[in-house]
Amino acid sequence: MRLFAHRGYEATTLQAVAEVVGISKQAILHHFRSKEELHAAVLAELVGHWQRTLPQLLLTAGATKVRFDAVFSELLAFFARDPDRARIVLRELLDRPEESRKLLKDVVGPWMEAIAAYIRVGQERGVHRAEVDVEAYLVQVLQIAMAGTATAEVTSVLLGEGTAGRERFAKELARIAQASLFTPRHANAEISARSTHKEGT
Amino acid sequence: MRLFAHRGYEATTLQAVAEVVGISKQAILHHFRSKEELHAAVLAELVGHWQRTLPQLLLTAGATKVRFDAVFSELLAFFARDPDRARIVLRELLDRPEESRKLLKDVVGPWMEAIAAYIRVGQERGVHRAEVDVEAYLVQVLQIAMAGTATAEVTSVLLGEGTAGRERFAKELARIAQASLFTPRHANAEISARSTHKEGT
DNA sequence: GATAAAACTTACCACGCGGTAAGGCGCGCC
DNA sequence: GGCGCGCCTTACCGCGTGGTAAGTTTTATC
Repeated sequence: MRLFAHRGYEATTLQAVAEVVGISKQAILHHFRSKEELHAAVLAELVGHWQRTLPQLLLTAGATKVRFDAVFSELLAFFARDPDRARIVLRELLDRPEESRKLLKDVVGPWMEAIAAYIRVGQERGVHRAEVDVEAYLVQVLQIAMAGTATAEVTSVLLGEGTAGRERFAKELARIAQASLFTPRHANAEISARSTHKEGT
Repeated sequence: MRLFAHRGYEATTLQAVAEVVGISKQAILHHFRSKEELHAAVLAELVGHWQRTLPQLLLTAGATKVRFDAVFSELLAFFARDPDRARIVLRELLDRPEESRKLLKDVVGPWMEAIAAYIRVGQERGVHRAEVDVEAYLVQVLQIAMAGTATAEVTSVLLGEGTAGRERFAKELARIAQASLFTPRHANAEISARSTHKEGT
């Protein structure tokens, strides 16, 4: 996974994988009938992990805003914990559009609809802005969490190296996601509630 | 460029390029000393086009909000006009982090600082939210415009095929970018000003 | 402790890749 | 009108790739 994520499928040779793992190339071909199958297994493992993690992530108890915070930061942490996840998914989207479409439709689609429904309730209650195109919003947030993490190593040249840059990235992304979702009153309440932690506006 | 963008550097063979172009593989190697040099030329062409386009894009006259709209939609259009631009840049970020850092620092950095300064003026005037981390904000917006365009073919499975999906994507991105940048009053003014075009809230 | 299956190695192969060498061809120029 | 020089082709090459075949070691099982 590390190699596929960093160099891409084509640029990753079985030989290189073997060396990293510490066995021979043919040992790999013993466990996986082909390079393609190995790649599929890596992807399946990733999707599996996701599907095991996501439910409990979404079911974390708490009030509306707290839950938003929890889910959102957990989503970001999921990618940040291992940026290769973001990289490999992004590569997959670029390299195999057709297969990705199916995967997106089948595994992301349902979850997105669930969260979308949740947001729509908030819209009716006036907590979330009425103008939000819920699905589009979710796609964007998901996408920037992913792409942002995948390219963090590079964009750090603009935002600062190490944790400092990542912190800025994460914080601003959270701010954007909130500011564009919650109605001004709620958003302000949220922001002032947060800033008391450090700055105390 | 089309091939590099779609399949990536490694997966693109000189033979394939030759067939598309309609000449022999060696004819390519006559004009470019190596595959690597061809790739560099493609990238240089892209960067050149960008640097030729960007200035006049940013100098489009108009008031604050109108200018934001113009610049923003033009940025999106730049990628949407040819999604391969977004794809190839994204691939470059993934495939060659080191080289990308330099490029980002040298060609994107200055422009970003210029726009950032502009936004900061808006912050002092109260038009733009004070909490915005300007550089981080710009990176996010740029990133999602790029990643969104690059993966539009795939995410269309969630947002709808063809122009409909792209329209939703573009509209929501614009909304997010505005809602999270402008102070609520200004944002609302902006939104209601726009909606008169079609809906008349 | 025999046996069988799983895990792995050694040896090998065809193929397609990027790249080199050398020659032909046509066009402009004095 | 020949001469040089880009432009492109044909022929060829070494190399590393993913993959196969067959043999060897390790492990589990009773």
